[in-house]
Amino acid sequence: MHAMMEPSEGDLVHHHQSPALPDLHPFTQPNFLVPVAHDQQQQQQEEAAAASSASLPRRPDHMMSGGAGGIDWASLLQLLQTPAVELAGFLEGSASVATTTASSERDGDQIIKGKRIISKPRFAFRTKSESDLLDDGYRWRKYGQKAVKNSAFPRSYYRCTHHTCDVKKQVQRLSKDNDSSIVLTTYQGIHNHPCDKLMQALAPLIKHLHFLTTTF
DNA sequence: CGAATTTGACCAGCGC
DNA sequence: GCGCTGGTCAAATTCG
Repeated sequence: MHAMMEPSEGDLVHHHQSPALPDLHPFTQPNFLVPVAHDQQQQQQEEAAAASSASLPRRPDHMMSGGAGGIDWASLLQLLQTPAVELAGFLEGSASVATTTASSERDGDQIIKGKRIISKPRFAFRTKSESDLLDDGYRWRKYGQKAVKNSAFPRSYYRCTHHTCDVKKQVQRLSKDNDSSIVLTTYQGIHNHPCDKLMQALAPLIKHLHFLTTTF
């Protein structure tokens, strides 16, 4: 458990980072996340996904701009099939003015329930942002704050407010030695419910899609 | 007044 | 065993 929480800068930037995503250029590039698996099966899936990075939910600019390009149905369908954990990153990118560097951490929490060891997927990413709290579409309740060794800024602990969801996240601003404009966010677990804001935003599109599929 | 946040206390794991 | 550190709890406080 403790081994996980000293996220060295090197680890954060080079694992699974897309070559298309430059490191922390402010306010320019779309964001995406790389979910991290912790058992072997998941790990294989992760590596397979990494091999075909096109499966990650990049944000199609023409979808967000609402311009004359119309709707890219293929992208929309792909988006709708994306797991919630990736959608969170997708929405985070669209909802906040910030630049994110995705990363992964291998050693997630191991929770022992009975005799079975359950690993919670965990992934971290860094965001260049004025605000500590990014709007990722989910609702969070703060349950703790802690001063961290070797850091001028405290670490905040949040839990998803959804009653059936046990996802947590930690938010910490990097100390001045590095770059205090960078926020390190660590997600732990996967949401077992749809993202409120995303579903709200997609509702008209889904309606339209349903109309098209039922009438043609 | 209920929900959310703050903050000190408490606990567990780790290294010495 | 003891101290340090990170993570969580829960009472008090603040906010909408």
